[in-house]
Amino acid sequence: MDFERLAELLYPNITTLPEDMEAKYPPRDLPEGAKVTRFAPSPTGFIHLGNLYGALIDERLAHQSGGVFMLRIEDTDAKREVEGGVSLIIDMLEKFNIHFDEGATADGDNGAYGPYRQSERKEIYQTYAKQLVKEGHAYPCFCSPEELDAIRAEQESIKMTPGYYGKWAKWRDADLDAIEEKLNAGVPFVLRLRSQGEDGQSFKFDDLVKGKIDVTANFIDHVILKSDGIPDYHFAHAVDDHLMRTTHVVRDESWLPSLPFHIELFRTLGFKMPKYIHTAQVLKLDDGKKRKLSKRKDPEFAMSFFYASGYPVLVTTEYMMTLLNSNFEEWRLANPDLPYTDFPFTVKKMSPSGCLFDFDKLNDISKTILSKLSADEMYDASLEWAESFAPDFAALLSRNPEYSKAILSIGRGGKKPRKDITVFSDLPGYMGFFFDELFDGGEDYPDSFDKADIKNILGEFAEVYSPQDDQNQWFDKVKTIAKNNGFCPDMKEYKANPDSYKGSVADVSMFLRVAVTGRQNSPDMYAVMQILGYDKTIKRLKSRMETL
RNA sequence: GGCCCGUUGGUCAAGCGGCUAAGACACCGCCCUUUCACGGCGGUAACACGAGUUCGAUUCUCGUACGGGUCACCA
Repeated sequence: MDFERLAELLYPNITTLPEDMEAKYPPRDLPEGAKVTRFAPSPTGFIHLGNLYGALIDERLAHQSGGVFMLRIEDTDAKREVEGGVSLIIDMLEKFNIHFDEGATADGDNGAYGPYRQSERKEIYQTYAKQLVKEGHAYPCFCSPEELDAIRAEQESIKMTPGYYGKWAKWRDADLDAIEEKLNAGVPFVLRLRSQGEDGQSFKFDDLVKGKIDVTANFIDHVILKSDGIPDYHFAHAVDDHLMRTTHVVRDESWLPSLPFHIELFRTLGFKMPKYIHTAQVLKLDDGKKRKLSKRKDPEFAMSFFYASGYPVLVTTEYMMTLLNSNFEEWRLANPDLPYTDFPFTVKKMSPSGCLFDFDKLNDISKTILSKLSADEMYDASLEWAESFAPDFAALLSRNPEYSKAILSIGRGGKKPRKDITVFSDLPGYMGFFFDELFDGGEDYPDSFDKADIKNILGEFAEVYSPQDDQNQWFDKVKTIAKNNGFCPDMKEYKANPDSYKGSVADVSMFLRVAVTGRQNSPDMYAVMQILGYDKTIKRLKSRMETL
């Protein structure tokens, strides 16, 4: 077989050589130990938690080592392309503090190793493809999809490994005349790698997370260029990560089964292999079964969804860090106020086994992060969220910023701040009663109390309430009213003799709380009344009395 | 089904041949407390199973079981 001739027949327009590419994309001049990583999504515009998980590893590895973090767009499949997808991806990752040093931008490229959209790299791929043909390592295949289906069906019926190999690989050893005939007839073809592997061969491969893994040699003549001349993932991966001088390939462990083919590609192309980090997956429980997160089935794991739900941006990152490095939580406890980027992230601490996503844990992290914000920070962050996702509430918040900040400052600051807000979307429910527009009168009193008692207590309090009182004076009044109405003012005494009283000062407080806030649970009543103001407080007490 | 990966409490996990097998979240109880939240103290709860190596296995080896992934001109 005249492979030179075949190569010219197949790719007459390709005049570049691998050497040209090597010269154009030389090894990077980086300090020892600097890692070059890449995030390589298809341009669906959709970023979910699994993507953030991987991107965070890439980003940390690169930026912690003084390396380079790239964005490469894997748009070899037009079906996945979404209008504006690239900028959606970039914007969303920006929100989550993932910044690229190099790579695709919304409408172009930034860096010397581009283009960073695979659809623009056709000539590069074909340069290497042509070389493989010349060397006898690749050949055209003219089988139609129907033929391939038929082959697979037959293989399955006789329980053989499905795939294009051995005697099933009908074009592997076709002669030049037959190929030329198809070519002249204009029959489309794909380019396949002529695998040198044999069924049954196996060897060890070192993965940075999984450790020594067993690899079964590839022996299938996989497609490397599709009939449109564009590569599939595998070939593009080998060529791109070689030429872009990627040092560490971070990807989901579902790529493990195709690793043998990638190894063969790198060897055949004469490329040095990067290090591989096959990450365990984040799973969810679906109907009692674990499964990996799915873009299609699990919209609640879209980063845009976390954002819209009102999780502060840092929360998902912090949670991913706890999943990624088991010692992160310990570090966080010891360094509650350092940015997560100060944490020494290591691949060694990554777990090889998958984990279930835990909303309880996420929520706990979120509460803690929100509890540490100052009232001003909380106000700004809440307003920013509300402006996008709850405009009516945003209008209330911003109508009187000082009022809103006063509300948000209750129980904030100090050593033991309140932790009762999980997400910004809790806010309308949490503080809505401060706004007449959202105050609906509230819940009923428990039946166990006499309505006349409640009415008296509310009335007496309205008589004596003064905003000038300090907290102690205020509470003394409450206690006095309790006593006057047969409720025990002292909790210890009440607990000792509950039957001697109609109730306790706690119940009296509850009467006031329900009248003023509409609920049995609220932040500190004294503070609430101070902020709400004398007029509104009295008005609510009075209107409540009318219902009793 | 073939191949690959995984398996310590409900969840995330520490452990790296000898430990009363950490910690966090969740749950339960007590304390603090005018409610809630916070905080403090305490509690329930785990090495999938079977062989082997060893004086000794959670830890090493091999099976089994279970879970997950993957078998495209998709990534």
